Amino acid sequence: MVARTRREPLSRELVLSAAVALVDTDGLQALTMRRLAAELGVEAMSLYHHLPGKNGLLDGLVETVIGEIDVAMGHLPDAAADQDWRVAVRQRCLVAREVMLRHPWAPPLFGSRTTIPAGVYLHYEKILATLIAAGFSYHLAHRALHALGSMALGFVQEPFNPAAAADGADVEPSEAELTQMANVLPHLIAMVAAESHTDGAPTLGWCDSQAEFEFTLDLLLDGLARHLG
Amino acid sequence: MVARTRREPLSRELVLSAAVALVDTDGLQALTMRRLAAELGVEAMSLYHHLPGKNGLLDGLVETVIGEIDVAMGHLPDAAADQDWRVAVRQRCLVAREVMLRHPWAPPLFGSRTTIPAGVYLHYEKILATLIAAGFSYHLAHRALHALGSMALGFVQEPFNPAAAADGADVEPSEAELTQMANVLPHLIAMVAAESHTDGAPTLGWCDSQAEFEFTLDLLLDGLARHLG
DNA sequence: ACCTGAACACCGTTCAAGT
DNA sequence: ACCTGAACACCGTTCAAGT
Repeated sequence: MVARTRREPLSRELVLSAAVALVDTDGLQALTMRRLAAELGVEAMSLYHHLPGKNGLLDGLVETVIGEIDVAMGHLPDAAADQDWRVAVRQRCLVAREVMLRHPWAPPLFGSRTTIPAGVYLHYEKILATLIAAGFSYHLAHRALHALGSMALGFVQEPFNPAAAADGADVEPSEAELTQMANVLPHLIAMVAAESHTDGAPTLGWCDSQAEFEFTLDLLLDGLARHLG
Repeated sequence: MVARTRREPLSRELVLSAAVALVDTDGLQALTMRRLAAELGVEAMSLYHHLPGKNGLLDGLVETVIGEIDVAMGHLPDAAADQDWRVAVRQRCLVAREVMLRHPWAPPLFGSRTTIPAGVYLHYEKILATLIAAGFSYHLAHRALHALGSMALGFVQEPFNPAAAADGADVEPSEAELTQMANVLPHLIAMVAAESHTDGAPTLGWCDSQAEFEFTLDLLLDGLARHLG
């Protein structure tokens, strides 16, 4: 809206925060390379020096919103390590919800993207770490992550869209990326390892998403039955 | 893909089923008025005689997919009225999931639409009818609908997007539509009436969605705690 | 290194015109 | 009633050119 002062040069962060502001006020369909550039007092083509096209811009939007969750968590009193797991997980889900209420366009956008930004994995890693520390087995923790999925991000990851095969982009992380991920996502990597060579044949990727779905469904039905009677 | 025989004229149903087929095979971004018309052996402008533009086409897609749930339910052994509510609700959610797995593009599309097609209300009406018949209060049934939300449709209705104010389109159903809805959605109407004039001030529309969110979250955390202990 | 203007191949949609 | 062609105002993205 306000013309930029054109003092400092553009940067990825500057473009992304302008994009978030634009979408917050005018909706996703208003996000146009030309419109965003105009908002920044620049020509549309300039954006390509900081972002790899419209798709990269959308990926950046998702990344930015996910990042806000951890920013908001950091502002909280303090995540004492001796906290009850329920309190910790509950708090993180409520914070995530607050962020999504600020950006109601985000959950549907997440669902339509084919790549999953690193921030999503980090978010789940933190929940998982809490559960494991509280004595959850990897198996139960895995089911817990699926069950909490829509509460933790405001959208349902399943049906996990392994599309984009036509784009030539590999959905699978590379070997190098995997070893690098092990450092920052230790629990997630350990859980995948623990859950991978068990009995049943997984259907999509390494999870048996039908079983996860039914587990969550029964969790809810059990809870409702208890409230009923 | 196959050129139509151009015997029978186009119709809304014909256009919609071609659109679903197109999106199933080539993805949502391949759905173009021009492309869809070509698929039907016709010019793009012809589609406007059967659908009110691209937005109407997307609404029709949502409507069609939701409709598949009831079609699939009809093919089931038989929904005997003396069934356990858990079995009945579980069955409907599993059928809905099957439909969404056939159309993985649908849940993100639902989330991005601003209008809610009638089929969605009908779907919830049927779940609600089952719960009320099983002795649920309107209050508990209301919470159950929110809790089952993402299981029943594969996406999260919340944060309920009351946008489209800029479009001039009214999100609220008209008075005439409301009285007509009472005939086909009796339980839903009764529930709204029962829940509307209770204590707390509702935040979005008539539900206190923060309370609903926390109820669902606690249902899941309670269930997980039980599995842990 | 960063930004630009013109151009290309697309969109959704209008409108007057055909049958 | 149903379909069409040309046109309009947009898209994202390329490319060679500027500084």
